[in-house]
Amino acid sequence: MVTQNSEFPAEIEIPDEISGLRMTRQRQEVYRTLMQQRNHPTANDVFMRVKDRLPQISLATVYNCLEALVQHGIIRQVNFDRESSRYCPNLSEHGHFHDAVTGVIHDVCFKPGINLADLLDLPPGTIIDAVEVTLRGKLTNV
Amino acid sequence: MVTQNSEFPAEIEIPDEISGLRMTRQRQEVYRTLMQQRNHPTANDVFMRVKDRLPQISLATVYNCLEALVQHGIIRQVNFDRESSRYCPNLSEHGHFHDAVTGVIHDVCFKPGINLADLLDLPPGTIIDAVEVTLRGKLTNV
DNA sequence: ATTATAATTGGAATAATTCTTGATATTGAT
DNA sequence: ATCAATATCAAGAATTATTCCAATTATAAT
Repeated sequence: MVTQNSEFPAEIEIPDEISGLRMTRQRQEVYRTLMQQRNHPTANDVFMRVKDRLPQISLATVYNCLEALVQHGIIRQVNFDRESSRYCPNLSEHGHFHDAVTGVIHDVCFKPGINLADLLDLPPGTIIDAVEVTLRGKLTNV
Repeated sequence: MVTQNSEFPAEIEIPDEISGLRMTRQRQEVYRTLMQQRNHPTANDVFMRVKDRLPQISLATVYNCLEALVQHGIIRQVNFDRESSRYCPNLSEHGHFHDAVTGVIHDVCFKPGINLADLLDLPPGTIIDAVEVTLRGKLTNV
């Protein structure tokens, strides 16, 4: 079943370079996929989808592209337990809620003015570079 | 280099059964190791250590034991990115701070009265079963 | 004691990811 | 434009943590 992704309007324009990373055709397509399909796809999900536009791309290249994008802070890598990594272009500080029933992953924002590090009993001298918040549960239909 | 672990006083007594799980010799030793060595060891770390007391134990058994203990809520499994799982007998609600310089993992508690779920913008009807907080950074010597 | 059930072992299998190597493409200097 | 240097890509092999499997051993229940 090949989805032609008609739910998204036009093409997303992607510049030749983002934060110092040369945006090759492959990287553009990988990035475009993440921007269009906001449901935290795995590397393999991205691979299958990008193949529609670049039939000759390899899974290794998708991994390379994703890594390059992550390294340059253009996308985020998200891990749940030991499952396959997932990728997400939402750079605002947020956590992830994993619905155990549907498997869907929802972005979750902090309420305004909340700074997680302030709420933790950290040893003195701790410098925090990255924070990860993961929730697991279910979504009842209110 | 075989450590005889003299930094811990006497033997820890472990009952025959914990929360309905039969504590076999192997499970006892795996659990004892976690109680004594509080630095979030991997399955392989546990394996190497338990071998001192049960030379015939297999890595598969260590995995089985760890899984059984996790399933019965006796220990917790902790994951950092896609690294090997780590295990920890601290059942109180806490997060983990990963010191990127030393590699050491520190347990981090919430300040009293803090409930993470209250600070997040959750969709209505969300039921949270588990929360995971991971921090990455470094510890400056104040 | 005998049978049924659960746990352990060692090795094979799996799956996600990384590595390697050679081919292609791109950039920068001439 | 040409050439060299560098970066990227592709395909498949390799790696690694973990799980599975089948045979054996231990424990519990009758």
